Amino acid sequence: MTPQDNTALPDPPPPAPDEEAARHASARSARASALTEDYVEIIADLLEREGEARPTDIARRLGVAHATAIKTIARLKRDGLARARPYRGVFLTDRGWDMARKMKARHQTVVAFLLALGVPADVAEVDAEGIEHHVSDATLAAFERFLAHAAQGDGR
Amino acid sequence: MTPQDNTALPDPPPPAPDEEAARHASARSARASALTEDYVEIIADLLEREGEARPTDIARRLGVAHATAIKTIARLKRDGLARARPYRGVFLTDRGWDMARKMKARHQTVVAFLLALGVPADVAEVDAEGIEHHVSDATLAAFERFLAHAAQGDGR
DNA sequence: TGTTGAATGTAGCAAAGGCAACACTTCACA
DNA sequence: TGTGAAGTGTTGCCTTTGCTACATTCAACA
Ligand SMILES: [Mn+2]
Ligand SMILES: [Mn+2]
Ligand SMILES: [Mn+2]
Ligand SMILES: [Mn+2]
Repeated sequence: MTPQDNTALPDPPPPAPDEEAARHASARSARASALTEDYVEIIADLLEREGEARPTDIARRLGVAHATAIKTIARLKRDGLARARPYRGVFLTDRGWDMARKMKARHQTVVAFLLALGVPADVAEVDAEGIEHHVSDATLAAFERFLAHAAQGDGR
Repeated sequence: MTPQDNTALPDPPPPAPDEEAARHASARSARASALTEDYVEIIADLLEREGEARPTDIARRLGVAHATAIKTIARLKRDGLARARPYRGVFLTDRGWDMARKMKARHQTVVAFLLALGVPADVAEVDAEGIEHHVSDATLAAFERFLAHAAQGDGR
């Protein structure tokens, strides 16, 4: 009902309609990839740590029902990111491993970055789990720059 | 196929299963709210700038078909965030305005923060559109702290 | 005052991502 | 060597978020 506070801010310029639509389209697309990226990241971690990635373990780590995980794994196969045969566990293709490496690096960088900013560890982990999927290469580079800077300047 | 680079990193501890599932559940829930938040933010902006928020304008700014926007608006109504009567435009409830104010502030802070980090403006806008929905209060506060710091220390 | 183009609304379709319930395989071990 | 529990897969259902195609309403203006 009541419009807003409006405490004399410069008020950013009106959005250029095309660009705003493109921005939202990018965000939608990143949102759509987020689930896939989390699955691949978790499968890689299970394979490295346990030697195998079973649907139930994947589901447990994501907090979803195993039927849901199995359906998503089918999509990973369809999209050429994973291979799996009945009752034989899940494996990643080369493309899957590429994505997994990328996401692991991103995840670690985003968490380290938030920690360096003074965000509490548990909050940093939660936020990073979502933020990691929306961080472009340029922004990731900026995070790394900041971390390098902080590491070097910390004995100042 | 090939596991990974593994250039002698400390390797973070194995995830505590319950906490990881909870983290992913939080991220899923934030993802689900993201669309709603963008709609409300855009409706508020249209109401403030133009005095009215028409389905077609909302759809254009999001880059979706008008039918899609109308269906989502119905959900906003169902959820007590908006009011609308046929052919009469869309309005926000008090709860809708609360959310809109929150998201506008978040959006501005995230963009300003990325810019301060040295991220190019166009990239900052795109990334912020997704990141804003995954930034907790604690992280937002850290961003603001950083901005205050940067502003003050910049004449050094 | 009629016409007509833009805006709005509706219907039907599809894919993604959830769930619970049920059926089938495996495999450890009694 | 059976067998039963754990893991796996299947089915049917739901909601969300998109789309296109079509129907209706509104309003400007000829
Ligand atoms: Mn994630
Ligand atoms: Mn992650
Ligand atoms: Mn957004
Ligand atoms: Mn926004």
